Amino acid sequence: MSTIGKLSGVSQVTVSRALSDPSKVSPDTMARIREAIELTGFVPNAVAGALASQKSKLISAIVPSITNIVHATMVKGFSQIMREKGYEILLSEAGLNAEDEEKLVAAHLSRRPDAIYLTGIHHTALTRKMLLGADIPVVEVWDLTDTPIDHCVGFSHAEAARAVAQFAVEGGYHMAATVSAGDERALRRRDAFTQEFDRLTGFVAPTVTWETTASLPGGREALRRLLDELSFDRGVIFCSSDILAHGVMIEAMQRGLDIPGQIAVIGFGDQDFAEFLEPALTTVRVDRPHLGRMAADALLNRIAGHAAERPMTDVGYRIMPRCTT
Amino acid sequence: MSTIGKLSGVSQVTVSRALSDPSKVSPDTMARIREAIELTGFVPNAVAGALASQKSKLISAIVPSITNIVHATMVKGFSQIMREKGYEILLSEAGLNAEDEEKLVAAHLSRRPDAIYLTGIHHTALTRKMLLGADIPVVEVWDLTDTPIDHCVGFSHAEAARAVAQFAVEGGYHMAATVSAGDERALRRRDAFTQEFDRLTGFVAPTVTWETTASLPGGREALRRLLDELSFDRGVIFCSSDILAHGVMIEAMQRGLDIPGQIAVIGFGDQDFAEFLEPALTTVRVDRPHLGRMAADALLNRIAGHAAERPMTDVGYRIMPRCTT
DNA sequence: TTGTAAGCGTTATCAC
DNA sequence: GTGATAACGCTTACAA
Repeated sequence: MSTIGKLSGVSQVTVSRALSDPSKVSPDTMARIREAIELTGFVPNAVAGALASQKSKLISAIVPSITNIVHATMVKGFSQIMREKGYEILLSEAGLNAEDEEKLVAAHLSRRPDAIYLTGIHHTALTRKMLLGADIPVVEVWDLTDTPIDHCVGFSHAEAARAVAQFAVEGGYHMAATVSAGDERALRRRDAFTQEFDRLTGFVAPTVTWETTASLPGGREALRRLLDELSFDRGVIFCSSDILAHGVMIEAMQRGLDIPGQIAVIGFGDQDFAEFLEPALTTVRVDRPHLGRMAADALLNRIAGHAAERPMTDVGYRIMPRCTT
Repeated sequence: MSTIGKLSGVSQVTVSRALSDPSKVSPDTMARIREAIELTGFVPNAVAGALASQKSKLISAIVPSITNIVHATMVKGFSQIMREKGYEILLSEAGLNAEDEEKLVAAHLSRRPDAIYLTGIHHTALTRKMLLGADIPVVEVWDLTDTPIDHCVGFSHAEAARAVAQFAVEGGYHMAATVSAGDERALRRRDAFTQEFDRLTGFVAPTVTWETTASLPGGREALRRLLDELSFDRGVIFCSSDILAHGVMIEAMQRGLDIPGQIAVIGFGDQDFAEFLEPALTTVRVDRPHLGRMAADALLNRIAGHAAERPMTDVGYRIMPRCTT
């Protein structure tokens, strides 16, 4: 900035002003400053700016996995809003382990983000302590709790799963099974579905649960086990994700089973492809881009100094009845 | 740090040393410093550190879309290596527009990243100029050129597509079609395939090309057009992505067409699901996590001061013959 | 409209 | 092994 100042015959501060608020500088000097910037290819140093102003215009975001479409879609909606407001996103993957998340939170906090986006509502005690100490807005997404660190945006996984059970029973199914990934939220949905289905029908749904992440072959293998080992032979299968449901469908079709005649399938997530499978997949929609945007709004509000009115935003869910049930 | 120093009876500088290199400090003071840190919940300010040391331990990454699994997977491999080495990733989406990318590059550069990861080899003149001016290592991924800004890691899209054409012809197909997304690299593959197929058989493959991003319904609609409007009725269809290929398969099956008997399908990308579709999808594999890791290695090498030996790393591709051909 | 001066919280360079 | 002191490149009063 000093160099630019010299070249345009003003002081360093004037250059700073010109860049942060052109209206504070005469059109004349502004022009000369622009020229000098053009000439030298000067790029302002945001690191120094952040240190001086105590505002980094940086948002920290921590997700379980960036290749998981569920989280990628939320972050996408989130970043779009944030970018419009001049914020950049520091993004890291924490996996499903709260201790790993803790390390990342510490690393991110050292860069003094203006706010932080966390996935889920389960964090270590130290994570909470650091966050509280950092005194910045925090949003927890994809789940709900009465006691968020600051604010949470999500929906009730248990309630959604119970609604699915009711939907299934109303659809005339007396038998059910579940196929689930091993993460805590998927398990919560699985258990809520099983309980509710049991309550309504007296039938206890068998389950195949994977430790690993959801995948197409996982879904195929799950149906094999359900059929061959757990003597499940007809009814509805509630899967913890659309991709698992898709695997179940492929395996069923390959075995010549009729969907939904013999095997009915319900997914979770309403990914892009769900509606266009053959038959179209019945699933549960959560508007993830919208959820991400709500998370951004919540943070922006808090950054602007407004206290959170409510500690949570429930974005709800919606069962999408299609052709697999 | 001054506070920690006071609490542990040393100066601020000693605290700095203790944190950056414990061996430079007596075990005794180290212990007291640790204690004080624990007590106060002190989190070092990396912004100030970056300003003083001129090293941010930040890597800038710019991708077309974070929800695009192709790029997400590469970035995942890339970040894994980078994180191990203590770097954090500043990630932004640029879409497919070089001007938007230019703005992002400027914004990222102002945060003084230690290196930058770019997608593709086409950038604006100003982007190149800024990058050169920033004097940091740059890696361009997912494509190859003899004149990278600094280093590129990718494969030849044209060569891969020609190999697919040869594979198809060797497989006995005399007729072909293409289904393609509208991005520059997909078009390059489409055209290379068409040319090579023409050269080998004299048959000019009709095409359905989408402006929009690849999707399942896009693939279904494409097959409809090929069949109903472009009087394509048998042969092999080369798709610019596995998801498009999947759409083609679903539409074909729904119409009762035999795969690969009447309609053969070749995808691109070898996504997780490709192998487990029914029938399993023939496609082209590019080892994306590996590509990302190579990109990280290249950058790390350059950061360590080594000049790039070669301007590019070709990670190659591999045709995966499965059951749709 | 512009300039001066202080300070942001570190690291780097010497000295002891 | 430890400490003073000077950067690092900005922003924010305050003054002119």
